[in-house]
Amino acid sequence: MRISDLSRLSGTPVGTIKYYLREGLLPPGRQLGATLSLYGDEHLQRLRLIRALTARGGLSIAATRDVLTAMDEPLDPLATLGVVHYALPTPVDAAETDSVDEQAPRVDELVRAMGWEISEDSPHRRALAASLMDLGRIGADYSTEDLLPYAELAAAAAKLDLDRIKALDGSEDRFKLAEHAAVVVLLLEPVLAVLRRLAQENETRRRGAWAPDAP
Amino acid sequence: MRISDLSRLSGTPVGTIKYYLREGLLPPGRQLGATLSLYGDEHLQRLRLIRALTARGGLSIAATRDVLTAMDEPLDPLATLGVVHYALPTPVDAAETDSVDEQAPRVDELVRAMGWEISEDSPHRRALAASLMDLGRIGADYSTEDLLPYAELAAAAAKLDLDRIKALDGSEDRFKLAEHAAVVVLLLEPVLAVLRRLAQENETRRRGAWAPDAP
DNA sequence: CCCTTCTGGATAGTGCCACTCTTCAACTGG
DNA sequence: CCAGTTGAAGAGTGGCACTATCCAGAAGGG
Repeated sequence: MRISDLSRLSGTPVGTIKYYLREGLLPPGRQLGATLSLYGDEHLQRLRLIRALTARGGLSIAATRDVLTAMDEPLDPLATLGVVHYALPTPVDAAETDSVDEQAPRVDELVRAMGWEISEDSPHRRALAASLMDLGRIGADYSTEDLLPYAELAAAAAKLDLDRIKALDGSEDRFKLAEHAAVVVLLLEPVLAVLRRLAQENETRRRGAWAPDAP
Repeated sequence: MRISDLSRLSGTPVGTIKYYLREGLLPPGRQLGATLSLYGDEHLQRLRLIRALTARGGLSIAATRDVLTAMDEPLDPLATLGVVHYALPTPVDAAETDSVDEQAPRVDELVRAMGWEISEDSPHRRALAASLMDLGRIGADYSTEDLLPYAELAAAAAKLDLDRIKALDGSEDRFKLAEHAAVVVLLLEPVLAVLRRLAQENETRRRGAWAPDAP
């Protein structure tokens, strides 16, 4: 199919597709002449993934490119998961590095209490430290004991995630698998967030207070 | 304290504080003259909350204002939770309203299966429908049975959330409580996301594959 | 008293990002 | 033959979150 078909089928403007091509998010089509390139289903698929990652997942174009590049490495899906993790943006302001580092012992303590094996320089350590610092600053401290039950839930979720990836293993081609691994990390996140909000609404109703209508 | 002290103690540039004042995120100080206003600890506290919500929670200035306004309503903390929920941005492109609505039955099914009481026009319904639509489009369908275990985890998390809010009830003043309610919804979200990623890293290592170093 | 510094208020400008538009020559399909 | 499409490249746009500048009126130290 040509670029106009790609545009029609995906609902993405032609200009935007050209932009993604220029930015290297979308691989070029099979060029048949100076003014004709043909694209396949994989381009359509990739385009939909890009839209989902940016619009729903909230990733920047640069982060999306990193993730897609990681996905295209011919690794097994679990390794792809790792690469995707490291490609994720975890914005920690350089100015507050010091105060973030002060929280490192608390992260260590939690990781140890959970018996987790986490790389010493995992970006998630710093991300967690940054969030804990924020909470402390506004006077909403969470102790390790407070966090442990949440960590248990996270561990259960991670087991579900990996079981899902494993269940798909072998049944499909490598790229679809890598894609699923990335999807499980990135696109399931907003799903879990909204499930938690729904559960909060339900739980609040059940406990007898809620403001049903927004102003 | 004066604006310069506020700036020094919070690490926020004076210009930015003025901007927040203009935008109504921060209430004005006690004005003692044409060129002198004094601010209190509550301003410092509020300022830190604004920074946490925007920098870590990823809220826009407008969304932050909505949340802060909701917090300032003299409601009980659970009701505040509701107002905060409705003030949250759940960006669903107007162009794709139709295809999102197609997912509504699946959301209904999940809500029913969980036995949740959710308002018919809760914004979270649409948010979940949008995410499910995205997943379907890229060929990563999640059935209700796939989602149920995640919903159970979300329910458990919500119970922890509300227990926390309840535990603080009565012990502090109303504004601090409302603040905690909002914090529990918004600032714990990135914490849970990163806990899940840590758990994924651990689980992946445990199962024998990981790419330890990013390129 | 003078002179630097700070204040609130207002307006304009900046940098970044994700597109979006324009232009162009080459080519396609009818 | 010719309206329409294409790739390539560069410029332009709009939104957002600041950031800078300017101003007149204090404030405070020397």
